[in-house]
Amino acid sequence: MTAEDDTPWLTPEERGAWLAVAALMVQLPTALDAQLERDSGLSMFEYMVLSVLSEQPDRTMQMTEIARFASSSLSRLSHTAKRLENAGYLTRRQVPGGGRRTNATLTDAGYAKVQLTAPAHVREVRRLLIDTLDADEIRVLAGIGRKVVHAIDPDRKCG
Amino acid sequence: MTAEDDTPWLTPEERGAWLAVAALMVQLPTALDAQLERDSGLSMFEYMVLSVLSEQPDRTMQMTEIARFASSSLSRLSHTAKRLENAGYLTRRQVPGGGRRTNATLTDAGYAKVQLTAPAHVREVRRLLIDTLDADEIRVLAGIGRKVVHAIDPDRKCG
DNA sequence: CAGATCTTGTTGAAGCGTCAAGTAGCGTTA
DNA sequence: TAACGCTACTTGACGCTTCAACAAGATCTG
Repeated sequence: MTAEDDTPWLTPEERGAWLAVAALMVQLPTALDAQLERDSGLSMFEYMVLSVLSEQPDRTMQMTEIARFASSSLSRLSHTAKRLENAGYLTRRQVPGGGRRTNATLTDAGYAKVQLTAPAHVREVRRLLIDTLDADEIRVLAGIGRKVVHAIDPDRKCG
Repeated sequence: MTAEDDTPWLTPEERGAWLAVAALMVQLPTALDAQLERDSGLSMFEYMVLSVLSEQPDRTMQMTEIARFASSSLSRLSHTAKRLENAGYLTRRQVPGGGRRTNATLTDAGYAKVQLTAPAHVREVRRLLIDTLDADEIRVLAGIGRKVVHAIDPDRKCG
C-alpha cells in the first residue's frame, strides 16, 4: 500500500474486475449449491460426480478420472463416493486388470436421481449465468475460463 | 436428456462456457487459498476480513458490514473473528450506542500481517487472472461479475 | 409497561474437505 | 527374489462451515 515498492498493485479497473470475480467466485457456487440442496438433497460436487457418470455409455468411470474431471482430490472423491454408495447411487469395484484401479458405476437409482435433478439445476444455471449474459459475453467468458484454468495448471488433461 | 421436455437445455456453446466457468469457480479459490496458506498461514476468507479492515480509516467495521462485504454468513464471520482475535490480529467491542452492534478493529499486528501478506497475494491474482487476460477481457469480465452477482441477489447493498 | 418482534451477534453440534499416513498392486533394479 | 519406488485409492483425525438454537438490545403495540 505504500507508494514505492516493487509490488505490481492493481489499477482501479483491474481491481474492479477482481472484486467482481471474487464476488462471483464466492456467491455462484453458494447459490447453485443452495438450489441443489433444497430440491434434491445433493451438493454441487455430488451432483457433478453423478452427472459425469451418467454421461458415460456404461455409466462407469475410474475414480482418478472422475477426480480430474471434478477438479477434486482423490481423497475428497473417495469420501463422497462412499456416501453416494451408501445412498445407493453408485457402486465401486476393483478393475480386475492391473494396478489398484477402481471403477465407479452409476446404479439405476443414481441415474434416475440425475434425470430428476438435472432440469431444475440447468434452469438455475441459466437463470443466474447464461440468460444474464449476451452471446458475446458468453463467448468471451468461455475463453477467460479456459485461460485462467490453464494459468493455474498448464499441464492438465481434461477441461 | 430426453428429446422432448420443456427443460431449456444448454447449447454446445453455452455448455462450454458453463464448464469453463465451473472449473474456474472451483480452481481459482483453491489456488489462491493455497498461496495464502503457504506464505502466510491465512485462508482467503481470513485475509479478506483483515484486508477490508485495513482499508478503513480507523481500521474498524461492524460485524454485519464485514459479512456483507465478504459474502459470508454472520455465523461464519463470528467463528473466524474469534480465531483472528485469539491470534491477536483484531479486537471486538460492543458499540456503546444502540442495538447489539459489535465493531471489529484491526490491531497493529493485524495491520502488519496484511502489509506483509498483500504483495504476494496481489502477485498471485495478477499471475492467475489479470495478466492472463487482455484489457477487453478484463472489462467484459468485470461486467459479467456484476451482472451475475446481481442476478443472484438483486437487492444487495455493496459489491 | 408487558409482550411481541426485529436486528445483531454468539454458540454448539454435525457434516464435509484436507492433510498425513497407510494399504495395495505392479514394475524395476540389484 | 528381495528391496525399492510408483500409481491408485482409502482411512482417520482435525479444522472450518453450516445450521439451528439461543441471547441481548431496541422498537413497536395494545
